[in-house]
Amino acid sequence: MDSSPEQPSKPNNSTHSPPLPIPPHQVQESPVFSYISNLSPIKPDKAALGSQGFPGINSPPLVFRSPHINPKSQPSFLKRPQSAGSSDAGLSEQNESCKDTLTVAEESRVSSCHLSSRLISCPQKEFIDDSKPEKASSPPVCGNDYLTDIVNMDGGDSDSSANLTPKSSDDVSQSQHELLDSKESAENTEDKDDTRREEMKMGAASVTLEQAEEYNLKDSPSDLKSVVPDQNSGDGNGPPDLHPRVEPDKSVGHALENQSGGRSMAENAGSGHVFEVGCNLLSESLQVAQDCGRSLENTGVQCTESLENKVHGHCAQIVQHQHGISRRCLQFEDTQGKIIPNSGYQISSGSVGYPRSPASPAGSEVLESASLNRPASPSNRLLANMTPPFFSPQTSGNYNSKLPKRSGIGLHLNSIVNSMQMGSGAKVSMRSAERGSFNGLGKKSMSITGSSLRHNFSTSANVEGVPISDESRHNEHASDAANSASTLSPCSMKPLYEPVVLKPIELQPNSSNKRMCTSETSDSFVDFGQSSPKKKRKKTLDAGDGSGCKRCNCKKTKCLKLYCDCFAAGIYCAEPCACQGCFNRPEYEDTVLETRQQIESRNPLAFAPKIIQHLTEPPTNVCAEDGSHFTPSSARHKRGCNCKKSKCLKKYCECYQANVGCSDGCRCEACENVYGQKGEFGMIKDLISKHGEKLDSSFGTTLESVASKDGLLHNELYNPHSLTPLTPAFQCSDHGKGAPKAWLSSGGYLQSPESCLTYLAPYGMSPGQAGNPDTHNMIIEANTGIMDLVSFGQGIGYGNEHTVNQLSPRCEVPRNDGRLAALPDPQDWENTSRAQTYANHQVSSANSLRWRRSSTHFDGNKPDEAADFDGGLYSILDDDTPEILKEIPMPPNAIKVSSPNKKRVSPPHGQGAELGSSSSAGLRTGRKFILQAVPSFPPLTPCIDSKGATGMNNSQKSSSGK
DNA sequence: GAGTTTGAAACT
DNA sequence: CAGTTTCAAACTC
Repeated sequence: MDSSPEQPSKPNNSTHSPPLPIPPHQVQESPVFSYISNLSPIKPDKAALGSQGFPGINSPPLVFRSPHINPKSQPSFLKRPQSAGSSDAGLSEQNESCKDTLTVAEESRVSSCHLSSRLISCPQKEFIDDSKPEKASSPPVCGNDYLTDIVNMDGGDSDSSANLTPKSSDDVSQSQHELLDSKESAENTEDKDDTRREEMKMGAASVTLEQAEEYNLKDSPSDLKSVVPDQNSGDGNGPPDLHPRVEPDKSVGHALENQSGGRSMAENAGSGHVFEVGCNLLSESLQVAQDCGRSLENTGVQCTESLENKVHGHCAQIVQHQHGISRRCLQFEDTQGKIIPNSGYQISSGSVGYPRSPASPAGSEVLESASLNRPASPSNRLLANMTPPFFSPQTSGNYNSKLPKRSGIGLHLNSIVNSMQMGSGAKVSMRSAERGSFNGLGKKSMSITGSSLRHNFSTSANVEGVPISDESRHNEHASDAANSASTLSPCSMKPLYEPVVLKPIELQPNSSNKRMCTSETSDSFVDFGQSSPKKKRKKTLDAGDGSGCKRCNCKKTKCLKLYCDCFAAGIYCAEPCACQGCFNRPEYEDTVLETRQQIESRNPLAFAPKIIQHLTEPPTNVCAEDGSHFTPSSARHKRGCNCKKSKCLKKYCECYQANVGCSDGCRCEACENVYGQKGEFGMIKDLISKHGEKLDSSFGTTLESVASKDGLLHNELYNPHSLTPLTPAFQCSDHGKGAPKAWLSSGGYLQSPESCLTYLAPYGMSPGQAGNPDTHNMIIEANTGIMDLVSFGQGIGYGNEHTVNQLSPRCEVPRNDGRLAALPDPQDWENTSRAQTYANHQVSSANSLRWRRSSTHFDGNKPDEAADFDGGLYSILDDDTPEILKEIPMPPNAIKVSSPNKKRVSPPHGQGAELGSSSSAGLRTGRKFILQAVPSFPPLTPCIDSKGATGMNNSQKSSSGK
């Protein structure tokens, strides 16, 4: 509490401060985008932005970090509850930020009108409304307004930009931003309207594919449904609250969508952005998308409307799917009905899912309604914050895909992981993840049922995750998937920080989880901070049960310290929580944000995922599991534990809790960690390092192959692989079986082989869980499904490798896809790598990006984290955020990190080091690239190339694209 | 359900 | 950076 009060003032700052708008731009501008954009006529810029924005998330980190994101996401989140207040200063800023994000995203969309209606939704409303009631004229309008504005801008720009090189896009984006700014400055609705109109015109003219796509999308029944519902929900249902919140997300989502949608199609196919590619998306969809993309590209992007329409129809769907995937949650929701069904996967937006789906649609509806009703309800908060955007605007869902996940990425992961653990068996709840969401967001938010997961996946974004919940809710309503939705307890998860929300695509039906969630959510209203201890226990118990929802029981910290799992996960406390005097609610977003910032300022990695995986190992781990175990040999806790009495055999031990082995960084005594003792890890690393090169090369090849297949991924692959880790996801899915594949695929996340490490969710599942084959399987299976998850790391925990992969938004879909989407942006990759994300999750990617940007995190911190592990990539996930930033520097070597004794963290920073050291070139390059990428973003090529990554990129792009 | 233990987080 | 205190979860009864 105390802190809270203090912090409160900061929130605004936090939102602003963290977000460094610029960085995103940079990112957008990054060569990658340009490169992509080049490939595809469509503009890339936004995507980047979007990604950035979304990420939030993730996860928690997102929130903190990424200023960019924050602005967007945070605002959305924060604002909602407090909206008016918080926004004061922020409104304009938020608006801007939102606009920016929106613009970017929207640009691609051009068709803004349509989209706008979709997207728009609330978030904008909040901002806009506040400033401008006028637009409000039509609720959708708000969204439209933005959209239109943005869109128009974008549209025109995009179109032109599309034709133009990426640079143009950048310019355009800038111009757009300027326009937006100007508009914003003017804010006068009139001006905006005018501009919008103009833009609209422009857009109409230019609209071309994007619009067509959008339209198609809308039109597209199944896919559209998801979308539409969202819209509906947004418009109709859309609880204003949600919408507003959502808007930000939307922006992100839009961006994503736009990207995906507009150019996206082409890009997706080509660039492979496809963020989400929706792993879930069916391969078919992918193919279609590719085809579309090809066609588009061939046509020069400007396809005749007819073509576009057709293409769009497919592409759009695909895109949506992809987005959904990437977004996971969000789109998924939409997709849930669609994709998932098709694919047979059910994806929940990850943790996100919770929110969404209660057990049944009805449930979802309930949730939604509840959320809606509740203005500030916790569930809403997280979700709302995160989700709304996504949801409401249906598109959001689609869009979301990108962002979200990200998010997740971050904080969430932890929570998520926890949740997962809790869910031990099948279910996993991602609080943290969600917490991302997030990003991050809510730990609790996501829950996945194992069994169901397998088939159905719930992914959370990260951070993404949490937000999703709301969206998911909406989506769910719309879609039905509710049932599917895994779970989500709405409750939990709201990633505070993260903007992004992933919608779980599907939720599984675990009714139980969902139910719990729902019930919880309902409760949450009342309880929110009030909850009695009993409940808490229930939570924990439940969580343990698999309900997935975790609850905190904070009594003195007001849920504003890391002691609070929810807070740590970047999630708002929900009903299930038995916390007292809880400030970790949407109502107190400002406070929460401030607090987070403070904490981050102290320890940038505070919200980063705690567990990292070694890429190299993953396979093994995976294999091990066969599902069953995950223990990722490679996975390790960043900081390491400090157990003295528990011998690392109890949950007191974070490592054990996360189902990961202890590493050199651990200061534990008498370590008997079943997942691996200190020494082992080092050995493993060594082995890895030894074989790393080979792996890397293999990876590259494999990746390429994959990419070629998938087409998508690429980005991720390319990327920095390394870094990106998060990205997504992929996952391999195979579970273990294909470990290698998974690996590779996952590699996206994981990254470069070199990197070896991937992030794991902070906590994972309980050992049992980890061990649980189920979970594993789930994950794996999920792969097919996709998961967003966590992006971030958080989520999953251990086990994670898979989980990680799964988490990764992009992921997945089937591993096959691999594609995922995601990564379109190299940046994202990076982002993802870390995180998420997330807050969060590819979702991370987006989130991660944000985070990274968020200066705080990265600065310094990451490196440390990275360092922790040796070489690993670890950081990637965690840091998602920071990494980028940090990465820049990338120290070439960093070797290990963890200080052995050390208490806490402080990794020397190793990321760079790790990279350098460990992996060898690959990683190094990767990161470097990343770094480079960030700034400029040349095509991926550099780094990965060595491995062929670049080639991959291109090829992939080409393949996907054409 | 209450109380104890444990180790992370926070504080100095 | 190290030591101590605070906190909440995990665990035990």
